[in-house]
Amino acid sequence: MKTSESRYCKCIYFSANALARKIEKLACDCWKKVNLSPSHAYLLMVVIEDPGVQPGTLSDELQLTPSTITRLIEKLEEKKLVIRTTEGKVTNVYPTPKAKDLYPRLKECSNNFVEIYSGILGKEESARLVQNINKISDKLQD
Amino acid sequence: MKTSESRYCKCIYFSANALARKIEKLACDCWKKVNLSPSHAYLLMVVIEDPGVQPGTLSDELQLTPSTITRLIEKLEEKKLVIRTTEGKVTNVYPTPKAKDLYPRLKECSNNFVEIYSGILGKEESARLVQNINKISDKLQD
DNA sequence: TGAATATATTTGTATATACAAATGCAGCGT
DNA sequence: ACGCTGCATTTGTATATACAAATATATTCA
Repeated sequence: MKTSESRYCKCIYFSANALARKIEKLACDCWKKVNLSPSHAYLLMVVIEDPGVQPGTLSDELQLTPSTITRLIEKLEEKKLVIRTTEGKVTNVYPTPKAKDLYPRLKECSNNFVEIYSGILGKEESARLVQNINKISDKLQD
Repeated sequence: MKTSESRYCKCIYFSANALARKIEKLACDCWKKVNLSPSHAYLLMVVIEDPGVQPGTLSDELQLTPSTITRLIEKLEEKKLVIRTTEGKVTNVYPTPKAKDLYPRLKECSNNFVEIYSGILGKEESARLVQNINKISDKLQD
């Protein structure tokens, strides 16, 4: 059944979740090449671009709670892709050389993902939708 | 930080997830009155409206995997809101009297939720967004 | 008829995420 | 200097969801 055929298709709860799940699936396929989930991959890209970035900033930037950020970092640490140094109350997260080497491939996955979905949805249409989604998201700021 | 200020705000993966999480939160607050999560509540409403509905249909209608549907039903069964009968390979799910009594309040929560978000987003704007989201969702049909 | 295949559902297990409480440190006011 | 308050992070725990395998039934066709 198509999303738009469900009896709840007019409810944003239903629609937003259905879309997120489908996008998640698509994204997972794209990032399988580097053996990372999309959220790990995005976090890692920020860490590579801003070495020493703090969990709080990551939480802000990725719109995930601090505890989720901790969990994501833990896993990347296990994979030897980042290291954490804690001094006083602040923690800094740095990419390892292994992560830096991976960067081009991460970018490739990310570009690939954009190509795939804008291929399916149309470049303009998807850009417009994303803008609208963000506008709404901003209004729902807690 | 606003969603639209994140470095990834142009990526639909990021945007769709951020929106879904915010909407989820809003919805949870609305359904707290009946002590159900939104997905349990929506499933229950379908069961009340279509007594005897099968898990496969629920999966279709709610765009959730069969295993997720099983898990949702289990919880509603624990709460004595539905009962399951299995004959051969098909299972039928029925609402209990307790669930039927609850129906008006479920509807109330659901209306309340719509009011809240269309109050925040504007009635027309939110309706349009939902339509667009569904259109995209349909195109991403597996 | 009986084996192969297909369908509906459940179960085992894994993942992402969040909330609330705990921890550990920093800075402030007296 | 000391205790209070607040901030950044982590930890314990819970929830929603999914995938893959298992189960149990149904259908088909040789």
